[in-house]
Amino acid sequence: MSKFTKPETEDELETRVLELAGQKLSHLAHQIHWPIPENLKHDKGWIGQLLEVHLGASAGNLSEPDFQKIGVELKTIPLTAKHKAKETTYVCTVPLIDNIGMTWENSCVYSKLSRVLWLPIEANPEIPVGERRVGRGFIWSPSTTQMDDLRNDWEEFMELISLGQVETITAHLGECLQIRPKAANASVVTTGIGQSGMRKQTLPRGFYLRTSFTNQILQSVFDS
DNA sequence: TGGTGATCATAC
DNA sequence: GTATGATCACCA
Repeated sequence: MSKFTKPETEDELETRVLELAGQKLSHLAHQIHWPIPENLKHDKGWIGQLLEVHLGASAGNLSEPDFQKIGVELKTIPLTAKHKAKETTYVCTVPLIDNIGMTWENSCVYSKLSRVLWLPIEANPEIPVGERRVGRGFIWSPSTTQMDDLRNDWEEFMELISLGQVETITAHLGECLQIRPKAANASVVTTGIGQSGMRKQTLPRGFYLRTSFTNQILQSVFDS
């Protein structure tokens, strides 16, 4: 099996992930002749895309799992100096219309999170991007409790959205999930449901996982 | 200083 | 605009 090709099994994927553990991003970038940005201000997806190439994830912007054949989604987790999740994790865009009859089991949040390869990466801003190291990744599925928590948040959000309350939702809502803007800038609009029940142009939003939730996942794997 | 709201690059 | 990949930047 050559590097950069699609893994055929979860075991093969895990083997490759372990080989990446401890490696510097500069090493991985040089192998595929990628320049290393000074900072990620203008290259926010750089690390994620670098790891996608190295693990043989499907390229492009297809709305399918990164590893289609084995149904696994790749998510990098930026870590602080204390090895805690530094940022929330984007899951998917929030459906603002045509969500009558939509259920948790057929939602995009459920399908994206059903099987995830978490890959922790050093993200302390004091460390130059190229010097940052890859952590030990692992494949995960939500526990029964985590699945219940996610579903509760999702159902609460979807009710508000279908009732035309999208614009009252802030990132403070939700125990493990939250809704925040997801757009190029604040002038981008998409169609949603207004307070009167009619269609209304509004800011596109996305579902994100709170850092407390991803930290809980990390702890269950690495701690005590 | 951490979380929320805003933003960046790129393909189509 | 939507989808992929996320981190930035500011304010409480």
